[in-house]
Amino acid sequence: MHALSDPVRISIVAELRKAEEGLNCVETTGRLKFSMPKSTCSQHYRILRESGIIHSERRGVEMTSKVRRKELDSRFPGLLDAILKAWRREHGE
Amino acid sequence: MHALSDPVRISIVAELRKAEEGLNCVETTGRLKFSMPKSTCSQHYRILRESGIIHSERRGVEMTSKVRRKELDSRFPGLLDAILKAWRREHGE
DNA sequence: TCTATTGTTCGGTATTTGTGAACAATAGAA
DNA sequence: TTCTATTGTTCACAAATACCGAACAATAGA
Repeated sequence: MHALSDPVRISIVAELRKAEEGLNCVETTGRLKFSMPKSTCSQHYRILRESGIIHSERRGVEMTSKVRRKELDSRFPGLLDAILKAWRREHGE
Repeated sequence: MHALSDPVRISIVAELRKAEEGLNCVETTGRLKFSMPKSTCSQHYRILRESGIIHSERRGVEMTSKVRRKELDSRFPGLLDAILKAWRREHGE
């Protein structure tokens, strides 16, 4: 819950869900409306990773991350969808 | 989201949902597994109130609070239920 | 080996949160 | 009324957390 409560992190998760093949930090930063240094981006990814929301995998020089949809849905059915739905309702799109 | 991400506040909301007639700070503190000073409790209630999750009303010397179920469900359908369900799954009961 | 690119770690700073003490508000008894 | 007990809020400071730049690590390609 703490991991998903931060506005930056929920934005990241929303972008990751739209990208089938996953995203890395630089790509993510480019798609968000606000910018942030890469160290901050790295921290947010670490929190998302350690809380089990995303899975990251090294591909050459970059780290590609994806949302762990199956694991999340089986453990907390409907939770991520409800949160993302609420977030979209507040933040347009 | 921020209001509901704190473990103390989600516990308070869970207790409020169980109590039909609402609860005040002192009663709430007594029902939770951990204790906290009343100033802290007051702050958490304020955050829940300002984020629109609860409604508080003075009854004599005490402030009785209730979850705004209808308003929340119409604005964010299923959100509170999903979050509370996930919380219970993690924190027993 | 050298360079470019991506991401992590570390340390200091800034922001946020928790807490005790003082204060405000109300009710009831003296 | 005045005094006391109870509940909750506000304020200021301490503690915890988050942000960010700089240095470092890892990988790929020239």
